[in-house]
Order: sequence, then C-alpha cells, then structure tokens
Amino acid sequence: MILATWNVNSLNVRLPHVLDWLKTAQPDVLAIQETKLIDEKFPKAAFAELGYMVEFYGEKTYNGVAIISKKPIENVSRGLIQQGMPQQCRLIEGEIDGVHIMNVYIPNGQEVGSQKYEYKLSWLDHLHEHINTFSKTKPICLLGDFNIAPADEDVYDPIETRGTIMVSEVERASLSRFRDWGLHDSFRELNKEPKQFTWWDYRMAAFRRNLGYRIDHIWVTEPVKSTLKRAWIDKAPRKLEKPSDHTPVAIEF
DNA sequence: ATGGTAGTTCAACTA
Repeated sequence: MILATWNVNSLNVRLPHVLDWLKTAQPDVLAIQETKLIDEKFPKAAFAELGYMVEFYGEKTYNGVAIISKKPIENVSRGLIQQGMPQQCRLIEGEIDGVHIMNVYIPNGQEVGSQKYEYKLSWLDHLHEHINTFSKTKPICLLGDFNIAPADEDVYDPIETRGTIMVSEVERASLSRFRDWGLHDSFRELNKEPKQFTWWDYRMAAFRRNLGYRIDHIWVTEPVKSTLKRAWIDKAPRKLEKPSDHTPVAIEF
C-alpha cells in the first residue's frame, strides 16, 4: 500500500495540484489537511473521476481534513472527544484494507505560551488518550500535519529556532508519548540524513533558501513498520506555481 | 520586536 499525507492549504485553490499528484504518484490513500471547505462544497466528483472514494470533515475558512482512497474506507469517525473545548475539524479516521488510518491536523499553536499553544497541548492530550484506546498490535497509521519537528535535525537552524513554536521541548515531550506508546516515525526509520523538510514558510523566500521544518509525519505501529519498503518526501509539488506551503510525505508498505 | 506571504473574507485572523 502507498499511503501519503499532504497539507494542501485550501482544497479549493489546490484541487488541480492534488489531482495531478494523484495521477502521477498513484497512492492508494492520501490524507489531506486544511481543506478549508464545508462538507457541501467538497469536490467529490473530481476524485471519483480518478477512481478515488472520499471521506471528509470540514468547516468554513479554517481546518478541515479528508481521506482519499482507492479502496473503501470503513468505520469512519470524525472529531475528538473533548470537554470544554471548541470543536474544530482536525481528525478523521477509518479502516482501509484492515489498516487503521488516523488523519490529524494538530493545532499550530501560534506562539509558545499563547492561548493557542495551550489549546495545542490540550488537543495532543486528548489525541493521546484516544490512541490509548487502541491496541499497538494492530496496524495503525497516525499521519498528518503534526506541527511539531521531532528533533533538531528536523529544522533548518536548531539554534535560531530553539524554544519556538513547533520546536519547543514541551511540544516534543508531548509528541514523544506517542513514540513511547508504540508508534514509529516511518520517515526516520528509513532515512537518517538531517534537514529533510516538509514545510517552508511562504515568507522570506524560505523555500528557495531551504528554511524548512519536518512537521508532516506518518507514524506507524510495529505491524506496519515491519513491512515498510520506503518512505519519502516529494518536493515536486512545492516547486509549482501557487503551491501549498507543505509538500507530500509518503510510505510504501 | 517586527516583518515577510498566502488563504479566506473583506478587516482581521490564521498559519
């Protein structure tokens, strides 16, 4: 199975890029984030024409996640159970070919110490509780825009970015609980070289200067890890006209 | 400390 994740930053704007990428990369499953579309406006027909089924969970203006799959997506569930927190469309999950696919758009957090940062940490707590209800002996892929660079080799400059959003020790510690539970960073299992990025800010010519972060991930349980064939970042879509600020990450297993 | 750009929406917010 080829499984990919991509934060498209508006499916409305990026639909041609997404369709082109599906045609060339031919993934079995693509998880997308930041669709920024209410469900009534999701372009189902365009995906059906390419032979893909879709499940989506969207809202106006912000967030929004979807799973695009050649095979049926079963037991679909949307959202996280959170008490006293505003519901945002950041999680959709389902079973494809016996594999549990959990597509997340983890909050960005804006700035360390801000209210949005606290929301990010709380959201991660709830996600951790959720993953705890599963068995790690099951094939599970937790994938999406994590908005966290797990280690110093995952940022362009660990000194300049030290302690800032997506890099802070508290965020990394929160994320490490998922590793402790039994999830493996598939890209890092197969690629050891530093500075392999998935996101570059639109500002300051960051892509041209390679001022990036590796924040889009596919974390998998042992049954998937043991059958991993490859894991890669496809930078080609980031080089197109009007690109998303993120580029796809994929695995084959 | 701020700015730079992009998307949604139309002044301000999010990233």
